[in-house]
Amino acid sequence: MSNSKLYKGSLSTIILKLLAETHKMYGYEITQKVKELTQGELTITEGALYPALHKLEANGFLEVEMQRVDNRLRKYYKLTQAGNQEKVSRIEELERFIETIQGIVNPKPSLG
Amino acid sequence: MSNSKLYKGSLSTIILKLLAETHKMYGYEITQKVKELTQGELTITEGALYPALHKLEANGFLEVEMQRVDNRLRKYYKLTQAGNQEKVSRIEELERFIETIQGIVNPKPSLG
DNA sequence: CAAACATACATAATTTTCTTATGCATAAAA
DNA sequence: TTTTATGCATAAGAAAATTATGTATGTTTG
Repeated sequence: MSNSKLYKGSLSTIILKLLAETHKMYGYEITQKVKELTQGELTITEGALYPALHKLEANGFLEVEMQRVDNRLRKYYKLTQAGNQEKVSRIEELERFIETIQGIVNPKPSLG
Repeated sequence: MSNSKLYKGSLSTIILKLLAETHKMYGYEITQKVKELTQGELTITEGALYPALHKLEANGFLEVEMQRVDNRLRKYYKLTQAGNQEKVSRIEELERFIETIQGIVNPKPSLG
């Protein structure tokens, strides 16, 4: 992840979310999808992406299926059941974080 | 920062924001304020806080004033002018991040 | 009165998650 | 033929946390 800038920890949540929607994606496709969805705001670097995918797989959240397309190799990933559960809790966590930090950065004036 | 969980990179933004509101705070006070504002959701650990304060100070964003209260030493921090500017751009960055990631996690269904 | 908890600072070792740089390979475009 | 795009991968290093300590004073509590 790069460029716009911060907040390490969100990449694997993004991956899980995209895979929950699209069922099956390969690495390069994920980078392009994120660029598209964010209008170039977020650029997933390969050095961040591939280790993240490998870790999610090692944790049993993703499973892999190789496919050769136009004489190029693709590694398709999809969510396991555990991965789907993980996605749910990661998204909740992210939304809780956003609420929490907005409570600091945009505090609602107290009632009264 | 701990507990609820993630998103490294937001701590110094939080510090800058709190100091912009309260003008002058010491470390322990910041941890308590964050606990209070987030109803315990966010706990700033000392191992994260003090290095972050030192770095902000080294970068010229904070200035320090020591004070002895009840025979205990406090290090009060306040924003410099550069720190106030930095606060503005960090907050903008944070809000851009939140919009960006919500575009992924809560995509608006395309029109039509 | 002793132990626990709260206040107040600090740092060191380690871990997690990135960036940056590099490498390999195929294919299309300039 | 060099650059760009597609597609994977890893290694070195940096940044920002966690976890574990350490020091010191003051208050509460069993």
